[in-house]
Amino acid sequence: MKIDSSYTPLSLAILGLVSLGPQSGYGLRKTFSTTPMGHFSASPGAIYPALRRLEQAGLIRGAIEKKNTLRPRKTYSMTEQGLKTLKRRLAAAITRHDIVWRLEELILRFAFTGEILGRTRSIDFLEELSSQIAQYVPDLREHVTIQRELGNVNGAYALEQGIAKYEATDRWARRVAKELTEV
Amino acid sequence: MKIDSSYTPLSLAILGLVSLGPQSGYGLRKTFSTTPMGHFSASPGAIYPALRRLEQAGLIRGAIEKKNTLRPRKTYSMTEQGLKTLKRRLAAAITRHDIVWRLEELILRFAFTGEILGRTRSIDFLEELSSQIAQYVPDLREHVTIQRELGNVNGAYALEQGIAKYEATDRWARRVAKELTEV
DNA sequence: GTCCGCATGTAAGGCGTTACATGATTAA
DNA sequence: TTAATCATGTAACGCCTTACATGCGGAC
Repeated sequence: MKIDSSYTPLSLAILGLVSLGPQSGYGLRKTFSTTPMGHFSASPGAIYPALRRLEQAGLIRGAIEKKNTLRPRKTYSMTEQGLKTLKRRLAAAITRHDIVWRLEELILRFAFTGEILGRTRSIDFLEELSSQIAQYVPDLREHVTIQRELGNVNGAYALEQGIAKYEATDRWARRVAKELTEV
Repeated sequence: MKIDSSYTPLSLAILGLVSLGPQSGYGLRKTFSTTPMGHFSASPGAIYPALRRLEQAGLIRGAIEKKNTLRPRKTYSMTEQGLKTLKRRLAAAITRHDIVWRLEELILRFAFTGEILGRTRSIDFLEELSSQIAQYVPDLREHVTIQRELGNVNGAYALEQGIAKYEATDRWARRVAKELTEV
């Protein structure tokens, strides 16, 4: 039972953007190239194939506007299955694997969770994130100790940058959760 | 004049590790899989091809230990050209592109700079990093404002996570630079 | 004498990158 | 009418991922 043929951050970003309203390939490229979301790639060689894959998987549907011209404009919109898939992906539990390897994708998930799943779910997401980070940081500290004992000064410092990053993300998550709760 | 055939973070990590002393492919895999450096991949399907590329580029040299067995052990060590290339890569100026797209590689560069280029250069590196981050953060704040005005609440918050990450890295860089200076 | 860890790889396949190709539209 | 911008793609290539294959060496 294979559901998601392509499960990359880029495909998540595209699904999220299309879910906010119909988008053309060029429109998506513009969004990616003019906002920090371009972090998940802005090149046509990535976006157009991704659109085709998502369409073949039945998650989005492309409608051709001007049939008579040689270069027809294509506008993609969400299918029911696509919305279901997006919701499932946004609501998935946060694993340690996500924390270690896919932090930026988690932030991307949060960015779309507000519109798609609502404020309450956004708050839950942030609390789960904070909790998972709290469980991971001690392990990083372990590695700092190990590297310091090995005399790897810069290596230990480099690991501390990672810790600083996670702690900052933790503080951010708590603050935002609080703000979203109070509003 | 093509010098670096492969310029990936993984190849930098391998060059750095080999520069600290001869390494076997398996030894590298162990290092990658047991330390957070594994962030730059720990799979054999990435490491062995990378070793072959680095050897073909003349940056490392593999010496076979036991010729008589069918599975000979191979130990890689640095060539002069490899050390030169590594030094050049570590000493390269930090660009905005690096800050935006390759922050983790910058941290990796710092981790090896201590052993390869020394403490003074490590401090310079951190100050350059701090300065470049300071120049980038205001641009991110711009995007936060834009997204907030568009009513994209979670999107604006998500961007703030990025800001928090960079600011934490900036504080880390200043602190470490200070500590390295005082010692 | 069998199982597990050491040790070195290969194969198939996927996604992304850079560079290139093509046509329509608008402003000077 | 020419240049820039809108708009949609393709081609070649490279690196990484997952899964698989193979053999040695010591412990039980």
